[in-house]
Amino acid sequence: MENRIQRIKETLQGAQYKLTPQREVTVRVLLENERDHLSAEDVFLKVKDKYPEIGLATVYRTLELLSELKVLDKINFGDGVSRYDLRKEGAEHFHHHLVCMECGAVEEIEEDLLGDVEKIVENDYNFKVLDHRLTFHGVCRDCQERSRKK
Amino acid sequence: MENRIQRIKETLQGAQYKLTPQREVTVRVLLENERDHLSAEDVFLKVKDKYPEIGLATVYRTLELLSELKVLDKINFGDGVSRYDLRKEGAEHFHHHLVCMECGAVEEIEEDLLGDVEKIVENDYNFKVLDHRLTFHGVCRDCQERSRKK
DNA sequence: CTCGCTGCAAATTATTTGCATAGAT
DNA sequence: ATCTATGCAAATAATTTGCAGCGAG
Repeated sequence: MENRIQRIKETLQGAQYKLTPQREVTVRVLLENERDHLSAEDVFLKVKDKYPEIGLATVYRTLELLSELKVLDKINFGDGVSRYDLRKEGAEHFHHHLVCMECGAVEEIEEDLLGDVEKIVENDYNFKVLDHRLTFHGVCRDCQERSRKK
Repeated sequence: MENRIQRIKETLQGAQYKLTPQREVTVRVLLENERDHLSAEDVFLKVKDKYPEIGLATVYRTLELLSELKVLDKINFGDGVSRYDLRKEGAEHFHHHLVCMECGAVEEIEEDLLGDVEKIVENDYNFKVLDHRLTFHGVCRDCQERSRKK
């Protein structure tokens, strides 16, 4: 945990930004909720517990900044809000998501499944791939079992 | 063109909805701009040329309705707006996109490249895949050539 | 002292909703 | 007549911005 914060601090400083207390608390909340895909509002509420004076705009500005620095990915599952997802250390690519259409749960896939597909895109379409976003919509294990029981 | 409208009319009627003049004009605009990924506002402005009395809310409602009926897919490229994309006739899945990070161009890939990947997700993650969204971010052919010339 | 960073409030943007009316069957 | 669909305006929701003050170097 501390070393990841340290790494993020260095990323900020490398781009002439400071790790202010507000930014640090925000980063801690993101690290502590790494598996959830928090919206700006979600982050704000959690940050507020630890640092009540913070303003929503600061959280937005921090999330925006961290996205630019590729510490976070800003994602959008189609409900009206942006969500923020920490990149894994050293992850070249964005990870994939499985969104359950029944219960709304979001699972992550770390494994990079797109190696072959990217080659096809690069060769057949002459498109230089720098990143990708892949989301599957369907029914998660739990909901499949639940409907089997009925 | 006319036959696609006819097909969409049947889809609407199959779900107890009518193809009103407003809806028809909206569908025509979508068909005429099939390659472009229009926002609701974009659609509204184009529809207004042909049917000036229409209200923005009607366009939103029509787009929403057509999305529910799977005639359209609502997509989000990360700028703040939703965009709408006609499904190809009989396409089981959403098509893929190549978004150029330099010029912003969006290219489509019809080919379904994810067959194998879906099998892995279904087997290894016990997730029943119903649809997917895949977007590659990178540099399109034109921008690659442009930077080569510099 | 300077300058980036913050909090607050106001502004902006996208989208949705309430409601009275028009239109089709 | 009934009931859906529409246009308009107002409401809501998410995000951004202007600005005065704070705080570290």
